[in-house]
Amino acid sequence: MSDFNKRVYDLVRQIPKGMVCTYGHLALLAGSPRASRIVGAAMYRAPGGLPCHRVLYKDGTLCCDQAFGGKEIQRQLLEAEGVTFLPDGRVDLRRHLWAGPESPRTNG
DNA sequence: CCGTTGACCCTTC
DNA sequence: AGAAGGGCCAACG
Repeated sequence: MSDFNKRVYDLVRQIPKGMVCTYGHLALLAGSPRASRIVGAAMYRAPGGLPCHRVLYKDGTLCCDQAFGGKEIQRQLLEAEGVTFLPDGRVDLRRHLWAGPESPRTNG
């Protein structure tokens, strides 16, 4: 397990319930804003317990069909957490896009 | 070390 | 609006 991969998992695990994130953003937070693919690969290799279902495309679209056994599955998982979907079948990143760990150093 | 692959993303027609 | 191709970066053999 490489540091980059570890960072990705660590970030995904920090995603609060009811929120979602994108591959590109995770890659950015992990250190490589262009290694979005690496993040995806990491998700595929993600161990059990990792909320990889909270990771989506930049548009908010869900991942391939093979993931989670079907896009419907991932969608249900998100809905179960309180995530809302648009009439286009996309997630409302405007309300659920996780910006990151947000350094709580602002003294409150 | 080199070549191949990939749960991404952007650009082009 | 839909489909096709390339670039980028890291992991694996």
